[in-house]
Amino acid sequence: MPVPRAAASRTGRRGVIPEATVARLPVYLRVLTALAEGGVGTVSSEGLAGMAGVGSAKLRKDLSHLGSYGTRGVGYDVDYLVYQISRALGLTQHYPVVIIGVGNLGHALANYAGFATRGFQTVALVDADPRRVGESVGGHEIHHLDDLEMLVKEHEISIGVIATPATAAQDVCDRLVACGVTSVLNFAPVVLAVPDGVEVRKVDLSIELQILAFHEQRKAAGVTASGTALPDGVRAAVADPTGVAR
Amino acid sequence: MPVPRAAASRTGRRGVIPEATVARLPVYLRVLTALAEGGVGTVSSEGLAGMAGVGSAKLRKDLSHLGSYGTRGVGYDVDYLVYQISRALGLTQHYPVVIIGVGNLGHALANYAGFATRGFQTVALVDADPRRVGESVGGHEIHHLDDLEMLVKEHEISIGVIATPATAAQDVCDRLVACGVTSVLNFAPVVLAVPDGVEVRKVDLSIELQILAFHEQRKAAGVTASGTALPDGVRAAVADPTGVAR
DNA sequence: ATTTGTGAAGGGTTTCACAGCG
DNA sequence: CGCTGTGAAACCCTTCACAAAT
Repeated sequence: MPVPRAAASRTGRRGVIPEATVARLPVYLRVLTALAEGGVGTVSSEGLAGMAGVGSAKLRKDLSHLGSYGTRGVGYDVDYLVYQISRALGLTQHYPVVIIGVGNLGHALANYAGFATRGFQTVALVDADPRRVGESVGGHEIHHLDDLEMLVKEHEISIGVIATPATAAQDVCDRLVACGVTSVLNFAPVVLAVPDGVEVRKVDLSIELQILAFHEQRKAAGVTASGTALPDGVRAAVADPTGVAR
Repeated sequence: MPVPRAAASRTGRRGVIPEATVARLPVYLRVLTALAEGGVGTVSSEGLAGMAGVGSAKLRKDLSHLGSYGTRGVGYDVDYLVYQISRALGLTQHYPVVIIGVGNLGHALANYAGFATRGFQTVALVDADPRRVGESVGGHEIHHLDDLEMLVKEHEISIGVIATPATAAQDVCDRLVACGVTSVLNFAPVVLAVPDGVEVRKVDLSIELQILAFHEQRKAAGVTASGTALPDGVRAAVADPTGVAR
C-alpha cells in the first residue's frame, strides 16, 4: 500500500480524456490550423490522420472522446474541430508563463515568438545572475530570482518553465510550488520531486539522444544474415508524442 | 492485413527491451552516475527508484530485461549497473551528431557542453544563411546547408538534429535520410514523414505547454463541492519519460 | 532478514472490423 | 456508397505479491 490515492479523478463531465489522447490533440490542432489557413473546409479521418502521422482508427477514437463532431459520409468540419479541440485542451483560457534561467536555452525560449500558439504568454523572465537583471530579451526585462514570488503573485502565473542549470532546478521548483504554481515545464536534467497535484513535464535532450542511440545500435546489430536492409514502404511515420512509437 | 510486419524483431540476445523501459534507462543511468561520483557502492531498488521518481517494482522489472545484475538481500552494484545500462543503450559506441539550423535554439544546443553524456559529439553545425557561415559557435564552425551531404559522409554522422524553422524541416529531413542518416531529433513544430527504418524523436515545446494547460484547466474545474485541494503527501513525483504519467 | 526477480492480475492503449448514419 | 463512431480483440505496460536467493 504505497498511498490510498485519494478518490481518483471524479471530474464528472462526459468520459475523461485518456492521457495518450491528450498528448496527440495538440498535433491534430496544429495540422487543422494549417488546413484552416489554407482554406480547407473539411477533412476525413484518413486525411487528417495521414498529416498527423497516426492511423485513422486511432484518430477517430481520439476525437470520439471529445464528442461526436464528425459527419458520416463527409468528414470533420475543420473550423469546428479546431474550436472543439482548443476547448478540450483548455486553450480558450489564458496562461501567463514565467521562464526561470536566461542562459542559452532560456534565451531561445524567450525569443520563441508567441512562445506557442495563442493561450500562452511569457510575462516574466528571471535569472539568478545580478549582472543580467535589467537586460531585455525577447521584449521582456530580466528580473532577479529574488523577485520570483512577487512576480508569480502579481501576474497570477500558472506555468513555470525551468531553464536553469541542474543544480538550481529543484530549489526553483520548490519555490514555484510554494507560491502556488501547479504546472512546471522542466528543461533541467534532473528528476524533480513535487507534491501531489503538481504536474511536471520534462524536456530532456540527452534522454532523447540516448533513446536514438539505442535504436541505432539495434539496427546495426540486425545486419547479419540475409542483408535485408530497408525492405519496403515510404509511408509516413513519426515518433509518437507519447514517446513510444513503432 | 495491413502489412505482414516483416519478421518482428528477432534481434536475438535475451528478450527484447520494451520501449517504455528504454525511455527510462537514461534516467536511471543519470542517477547512478551521480551516485558513483558520490562514492556510493550499492543501491537497493527502492533507493534508486525513489531518486528516479518511479516505483521500485517498475524499476526491478525494467532492470530484469537487461539481465540479473542485482544481489538478493543486498541490491545493485552501482558501477556495474552503470556499465550494463550504458551497454544496453549502445552508449559504448560513438555517435557523431550534426545540428542543422543555428538560430536561437541551435545556438543553445551547440553550446550545451558535451551535448549530453559521453557517446555523443557534435561534429558539424549547418545553417542556410550564408552570412553565418564561417562563424564559430560552441567551438564549431558553421557550414553552409549545401555542404550537408558532404559533412555527413565525411564524419560518418549517424544522428541529425533539426533546429530549423518549421518550413525547412521536412526538406532538411529528406536530405538527411537521402544520405543515410537513420536517426533524427526534431525540434521543429512539424510532423516529419520518413521512410520505414528511420527513427524520429521530437521535442515540441508548444505541445508540452498545451498538455500542461489541459491539466491546469482540469484542476480548476475540480474546485467545486468539498473544496478538497491538496489532501496529502509530499512524496516524489515526476512526469514520466513516456510522457503519460499520473 | 532483506531484497531481488518474476508469474499473474489489472489497466490502459491500439487495432480491428463493422454497424449505423448521412 | 462513404465515412464516422465504437464494441471487441489484441497488445503493451504497470502493479501486486511472493518464491527464491543471499
